[in-house]
Amino acid sequence: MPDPTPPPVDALVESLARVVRGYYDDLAISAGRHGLTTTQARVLIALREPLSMRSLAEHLACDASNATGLIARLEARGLVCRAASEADRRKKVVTATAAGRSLAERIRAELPAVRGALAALTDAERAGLLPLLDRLGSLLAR
Amino acid sequence: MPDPTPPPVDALVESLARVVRGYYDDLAISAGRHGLTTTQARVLIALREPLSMRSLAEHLACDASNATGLIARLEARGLVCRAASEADRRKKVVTATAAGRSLAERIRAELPAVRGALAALTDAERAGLLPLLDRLGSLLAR
DNA sequence: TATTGTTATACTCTATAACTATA
DNA sequence: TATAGTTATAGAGTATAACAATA
Repeated sequence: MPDPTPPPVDALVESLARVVRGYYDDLAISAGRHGLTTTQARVLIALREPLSMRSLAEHLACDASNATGLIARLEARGLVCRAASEADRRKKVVTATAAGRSLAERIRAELPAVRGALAALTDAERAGLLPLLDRLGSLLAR
Repeated sequence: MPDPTPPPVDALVESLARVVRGYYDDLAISAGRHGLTTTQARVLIALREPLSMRSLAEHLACDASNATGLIARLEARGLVCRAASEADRRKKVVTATAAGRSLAERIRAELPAVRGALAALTDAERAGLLPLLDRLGSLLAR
C-alpha cells in the first residue's frame, strides 16, 4: 500500500541528486579505465548514430566551437571521422569508427556500480522503477 | 499489477542515463544563471557542512590537487573560506560563507526542469519513486 | 613513514568573438 | 541574411609528480 502522504518535490530532488552523482562517478571511472574523459565517453555514446557537429553540440548542451575541439581530439585517436554532407555542404557528418563504436560499447557495458546497484534491486523494484524513469526522462527532455 | 517480466538491467541503464543527462543539463543552466560552473555549484552544495580539502576531493571524485584550485577560485569570490584545523594542523577546514550558502540554496531551489518534471508526476508516481531512488542511491554510494 | 595540502606542469573542457563557406 | 563549422583566445577543470608541514 502506498504512503498516503506523497513526498514533496524537495525530497525527490535530494534523492535524485545522489543517484545522479553515483551514475556520473561510475561513468568517469569506466571511461578513465579506457583512457577517455567523461565528456569523450558521452560523445562516443551519443554517436551510436551519425550526427552533424551542430546536433552533437546540442546533445552535449555546449557551444558549437567546443564540439570542434572535442571531435578533433577523438578523430586524431581514430575513434570518429568527419565527412562533408552530400545534401547540405555546410554540414559535416560525424560518425564513430569501428574502434569508436566498440569502445563506447565496452564502456556502456561496464558501469559496474550502476549495474551492480540495479542488479541488487528485487524484480518488483526493477519493474516499478523502469516506467517511472522513462516517464521522468520524457518529462525532462525538453 | 506489476509486469510479470522484470525489465533487464540494460533497459534501466538506458533510461537512467537519460534522466541523469536531464538533471546535469538543468544544473548547468541554473548554475550558469548565477555565474557558476557545474563543478562550482557541486562544491557549494557539498559545503552545506564544512569539509576538509581531502573530503571535498573525495566527494567530487577528483584529485586533491584539483580541489586546491577549485577552492582558491571560490575563495577569491568570497563564497568559501579556508581555516587551519585545530585538531590536526595538517588539515584545512573549508566552509561556505553566508554568500556561498545563499547562492547554493538559490541554485538548489531552481533546477526548473527537474522540479517541473517531478511536479508533473502524479502523487502515486512520486510516492513510488522516492523509495526506489533512495534505495538505488544507497546501493550506489560505495 | 604516512597523511594533508600545495605548487608546477600539461592537457582537456568550455564559452565568446570573429571568420569562412554555403544556403 | 541566416546557418554550419572553424579558429583564436582566455579561463576553468583535471591528473601527475614533486614538495613542505604535520602526524
